[in-house]
Amino acid sequence: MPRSGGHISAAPPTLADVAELAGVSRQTVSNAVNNPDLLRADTLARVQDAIDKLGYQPNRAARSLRTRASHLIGLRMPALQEGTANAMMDRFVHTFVEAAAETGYHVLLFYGDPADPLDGYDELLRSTAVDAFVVTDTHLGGQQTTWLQSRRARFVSFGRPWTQPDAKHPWVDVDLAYGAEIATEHLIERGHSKIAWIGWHKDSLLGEERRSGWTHAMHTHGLSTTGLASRTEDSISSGKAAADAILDETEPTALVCASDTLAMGVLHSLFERRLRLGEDIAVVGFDDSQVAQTVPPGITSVRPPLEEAARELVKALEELLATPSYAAPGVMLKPVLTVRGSS
Amino acid sequence: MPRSGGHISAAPPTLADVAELAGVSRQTVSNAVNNPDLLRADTLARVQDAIDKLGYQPNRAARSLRTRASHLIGLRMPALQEGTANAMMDRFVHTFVEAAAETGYHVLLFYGDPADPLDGYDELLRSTAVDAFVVTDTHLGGQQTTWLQSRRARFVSFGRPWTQPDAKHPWVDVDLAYGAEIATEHLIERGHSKIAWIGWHKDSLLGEERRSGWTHAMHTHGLSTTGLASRTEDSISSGKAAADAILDETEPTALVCASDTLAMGVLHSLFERRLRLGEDIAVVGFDDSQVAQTVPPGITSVRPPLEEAARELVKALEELLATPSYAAPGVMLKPVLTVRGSS
DNA sequence: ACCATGTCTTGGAACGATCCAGAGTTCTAC
DNA sequence: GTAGAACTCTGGATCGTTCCAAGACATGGT
Repeated sequence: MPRSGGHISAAPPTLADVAELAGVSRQTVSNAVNNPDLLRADTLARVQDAIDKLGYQPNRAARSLRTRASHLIGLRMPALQEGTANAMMDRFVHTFVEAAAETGYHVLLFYGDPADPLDGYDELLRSTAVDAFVVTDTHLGGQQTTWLQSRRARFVSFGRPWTQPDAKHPWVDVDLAYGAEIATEHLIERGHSKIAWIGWHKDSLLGEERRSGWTHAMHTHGLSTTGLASRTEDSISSGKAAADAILDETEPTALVCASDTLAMGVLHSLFERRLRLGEDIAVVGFDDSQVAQTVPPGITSVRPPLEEAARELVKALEELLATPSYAAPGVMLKPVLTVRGSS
Repeated sequence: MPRSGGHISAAPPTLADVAELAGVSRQTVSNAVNNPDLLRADTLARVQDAIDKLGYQPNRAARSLRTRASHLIGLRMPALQEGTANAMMDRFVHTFVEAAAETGYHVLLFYGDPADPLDGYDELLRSTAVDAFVVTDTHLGGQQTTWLQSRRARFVSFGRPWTQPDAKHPWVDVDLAYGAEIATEHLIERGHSKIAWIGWHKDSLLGEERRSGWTHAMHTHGLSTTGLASRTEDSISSGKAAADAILDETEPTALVCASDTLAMGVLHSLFERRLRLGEDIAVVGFDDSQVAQTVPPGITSVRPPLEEAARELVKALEELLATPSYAAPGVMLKPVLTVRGSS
């Protein structure tokens, strides 16, 4: 039995329905949608009318089956970290979804076991559910990118290929060594000279990167870094412990922290010592999290340009999907310093 | 030309490839995947072997085309609010993606113009891209749900149908009047009697709801609420202004805030007055945001059970998709109070 | 009038899965 | 030993779209 009506029935209208209403063939309707220039103006108008009248929209599954493109980008849900100030990834997801929408792509969020960095990718890849992936935690090692490459999957990464300098996939990253540098110079300008660093362990690539910015700024201005650096875990309690130790020993007048989480740890230490943030001591954090934005009197923080990063990634994705052999140069973006009451 | 190899070629293997390798028909392979009990044990084993050998995974587009089910749940990206402590939706997205994954559903994140609450839904609906939606901001009015209902779309909502008490779609919400009540009672237990309320404007349904919990707790314990309530916008600056006013006028010893954002506004006021949070004055917030978790000495906050909410929603979705006429009763969950240094 | 040229349109095949109806096989019971 | 049921398995049709190759039509030059 042929489909009845189309605009009356509950089932969505199909190409054939539109074709019938407009008095043309299916292919002509398809052309009206995908290659309008192939049609004569009056035919196009007639078909367009029928499309509007029926509220026709191509069926995604059918189109996807034929063209082998889903117009979906896979993004693995970053692990949620309670008790920290790390929300950069959430902001990134937001801006990325928005940027992707502008070019007709939607984002497929999927979940993967946090213990296994590869979990979840395989299924989507094999079922051809997504056209490409966005990989985020490249600083944890090249496992994901290496594996994806071996499976010939298309992907871009937010984060440089730390451990594989010759990787060929497009990537976008933020120069956070530079971020630490401008943070430190901002404090120097404000008259500080004993500026401490509270960062992560030596084996953290991200941590060493950021630290180098602080070191560089200090040395450039002829300031000593001796006894002013400490390295610890990325948690509030260890940030507090590190601040306690360094405040007792070296008495710095300002602190640069590798993350807003560590900065919050410092705040806990100050709270206990009844020191006033921004008056008795200056603090600068990283990531410009909601916490940095809202804590009184506001924490000066290095803000990564996530909107720009998202746009660059989408641009790279488009190129990559258009020309499979596309090898983009990596893009390094510069963060800006958002100055608030803490400095 | 027939597909060559399958396990050698770059193209993913198909049902036919598996069938050929296992020496059975396509349908048998399909049954092995979807209805294993229909097969004889030895046949199943043979097919399973072939599937493993080829790394076969059903093509999502093809399956979706035939079964009219995409196994995707649409979720419109909640608007990002900078400069506030509102990150509940991010936590919700996290837990929802995780809960959905357990039942084989993935989440399709899409973007919609913040000015138009309906933007984005239509396209996905018409192209049959998703099986159902999760709607989140029901307190902004019933526009979305009414429209979806009129289009016969399947959906569940996180948030009760505020303006349509007779709505029939499944929903899950958190009883935040109760939240305000336990927050207030917690402060009463701690010995406070002059407990102020800093909330939202009268036309905010959510705001009045929460306020009623405070009023109820106060009256139950024979405490007066006169001059202790203020209503304002959900922003840090208005929270600060409200706190300034009420601290000057009524001198309460504790404050209950309708959101963590307002609580942060209060903190700004305290900071200026050099009052110590948790010692000179107690503050309780709402949502248990990262900010509440990390600010020294920690803000006591009403924590919505988002994990449970996500699970309930996924359960409702499953029922809804299994039986289209399914009309679930709404589910109201109780929040818990996370006690920290601020009280 | 004829054919070459280009534009516009057409019906059939294909993408890879599931649904359906029926064929082949095995098992049970009389 | 055979009918009948129960269990396995098969081939063809189908979902809605795009690709393909070729047909229909108008236009212009000889």
